[in-house]
Amino acid sequence: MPSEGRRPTIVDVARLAGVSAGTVSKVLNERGSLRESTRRRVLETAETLGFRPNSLARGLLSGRSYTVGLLTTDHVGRFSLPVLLGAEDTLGVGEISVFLCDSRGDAIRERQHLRTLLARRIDGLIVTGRRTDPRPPLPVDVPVPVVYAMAPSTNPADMSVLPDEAGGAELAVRHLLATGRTRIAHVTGPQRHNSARVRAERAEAVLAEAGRPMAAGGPRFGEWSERWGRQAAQAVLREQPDCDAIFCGSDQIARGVVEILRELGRVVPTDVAVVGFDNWEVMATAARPPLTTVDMELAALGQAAAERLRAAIDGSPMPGAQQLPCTLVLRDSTDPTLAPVRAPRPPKPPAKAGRRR
Amino acid sequence: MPSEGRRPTIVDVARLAGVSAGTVSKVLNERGSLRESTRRRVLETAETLGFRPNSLARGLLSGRSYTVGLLTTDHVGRFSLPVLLGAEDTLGVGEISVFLCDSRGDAIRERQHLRTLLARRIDGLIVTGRRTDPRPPLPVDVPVPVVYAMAPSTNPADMSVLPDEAGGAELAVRHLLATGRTRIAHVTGPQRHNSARVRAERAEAVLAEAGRPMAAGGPRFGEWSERWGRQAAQAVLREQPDCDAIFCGSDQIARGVVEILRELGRVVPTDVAVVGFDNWEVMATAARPPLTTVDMELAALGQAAAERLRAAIDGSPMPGAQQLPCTLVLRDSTDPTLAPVRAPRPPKPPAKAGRRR
DNA sequence: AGAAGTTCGGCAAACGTTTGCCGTCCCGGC
DNA sequence: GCCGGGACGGCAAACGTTTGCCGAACTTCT
Repeated sequence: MPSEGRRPTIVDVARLAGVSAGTVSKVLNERGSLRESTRRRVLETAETLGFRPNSLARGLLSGRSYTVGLLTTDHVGRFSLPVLLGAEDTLGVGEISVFLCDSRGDAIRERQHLRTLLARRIDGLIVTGRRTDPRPPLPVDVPVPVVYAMAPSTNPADMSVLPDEAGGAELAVRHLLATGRTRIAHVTGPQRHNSARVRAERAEAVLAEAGRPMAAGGPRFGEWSERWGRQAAQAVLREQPDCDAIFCGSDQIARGVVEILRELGRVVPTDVAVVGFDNWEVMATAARPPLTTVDMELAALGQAAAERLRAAIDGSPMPGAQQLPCTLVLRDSTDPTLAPVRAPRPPKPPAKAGRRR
Repeated sequence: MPSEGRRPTIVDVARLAGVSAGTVSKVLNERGSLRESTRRRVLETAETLGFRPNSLARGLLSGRSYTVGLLTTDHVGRFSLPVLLGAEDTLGVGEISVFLCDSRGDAIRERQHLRTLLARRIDGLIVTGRRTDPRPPLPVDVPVPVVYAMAPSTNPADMSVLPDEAGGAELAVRHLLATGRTRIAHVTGPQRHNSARVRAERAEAVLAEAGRPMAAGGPRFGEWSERWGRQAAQAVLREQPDCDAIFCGSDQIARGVVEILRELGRVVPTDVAVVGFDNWEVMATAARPPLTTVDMELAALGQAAAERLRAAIDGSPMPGAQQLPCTLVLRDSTDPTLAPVRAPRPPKPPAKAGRRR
């Protein structure tokens, strides 16, 4: 409900305070030298009028809008959301507002969004996707700094920020080795996904370095689903019954895996340790037992992207890609001291996994 | 990489095309009457220069910025996100850009965001939360239309859009009754949550109307977790072993419930049918069996909010609260024809796969 | 009392558009 | 040949700020 017909302008404040518009501006921006009494009078007047300087006018003059675009090319989801929020959070404290644009993977829509963002004179742009596969740079020549978060640009000169997934995989495998596991299998997502490949490669490399070939004949690629986790767990145990650890490419897969292990009477982690990936809280903590898992620190990723963008806007760009470390979150699925002290249940696998489609 | 030092302005276009700035503006906005040759020349010039009219200047003059704020008071999460995206989607097609502001439940931050949004001369505001508990209206007098989505304002005169959760519960219970269930229990979240109360009340009411008291002695309030689902399922079956359906307040709870049912050898849905709430795809489809569940149609909610906001901006506000219908998504957990044909244990049938589209 | 310096605050241009008004030119009709 | 009218397009104000410059008034010193 608009208090009156029109929002007060700086001129309204000036008139009421008996000064000129320029003076009001100086008071509000703490420029020039003003008498203390004038300053107070103007401030009070502005307050009573509820005056808010018009950012549009300000931006028009300064050439900066103090806004940035957050363009998600794929679809805002579980992975891109924390990145967005981290960025929003970091930028917000600097008085920078954020335009949210979801192109839903549609190139037309992406261009359209880009056009309007540029018309709005954004100071910078963060581009994010839900996967870490490199993406082609934006099709138009963007006259403001751009940071690619999560999904790096294929152009190495562009600024990109992404999680060090390989490092995450290494953390996981080293943890398993350190806790005495020797026959470690790996179940993960589709091989066409960069994430699946990168993590699997590093996992194998670390194992090789430790003189332990990957169990069950190498990585098993499939999908990022619980169903695949269940299916693969059975296959792994069939192929290598003495397998004592399974590193999973996602928490969903890990959940399927522990479910099957449980049904087969293998105690996690005593018999088999399991590590997930993503630290998707709701999944990882609801699993039985809760999952040790790799956290990609996506909020930190968003913050880093925002900070780099701000640096670039302020004139000191740091071109190139930057990888941020993952962390390992320890939970019961790898910690024998936390394991439920429980005998492998009496022979009653309640149900053999019905194969569902 | 800025092509040159400065972005082209309408004056640059005018000079190059040999006309005045006003003329260029008329061409671009299809005002006045211009010779066809002039029109083409101007358009070409604008194109080659890559001219984009400055929205800030335009907004300054017109008094409208063609932007709205999306203020999430609580924290952007699973529930508010689809609402945000639905709104963004709907507004985007109307050339309206969206400022994303997450106040993380901090009132200070909320006020701060509000101040900057108003300074940016947003045309309207959508306020959302992650729960459906009514919230106090915004603390400041906002001079633009406001729509509360998901979490309605306690002021009934404000515009609010929210899901008809009671209707959703009714859908679920009627479905169970229609498929022949008679001893229906209800397991849900904390009683202090509006959602839990509303759904439980309607569920009981519908059952009462059908002459079937709620099984297991009435609704069981707990938390929105799988753990609570597991715990409650055991309690329900202990109290009422012949219970033949459990309506759950969330998909997470439902997952815990089906997990326990499975372990206890009860076949879902043959012995016990289960209905969830939220249609959280990844949860509902990964459960064994996949869950029939209530969908709150959150994206539609966001769209509705956006449409109401737009109507209000255009001068025809529709005050008051509006409830949007939920839908029921059918999956195996209630549909006997889709159930794996498998008896509790004594006889062992062919493990035939239930088929889903 | 006058000079010099300081403090305070007004003036006006500038940012990039849009738009109403007006002038000019051309065409056709008488 | 003159007049009326329509087509075309320029001019300038306006939107709400910010800021450099300048003038007025006051203070202080000699």
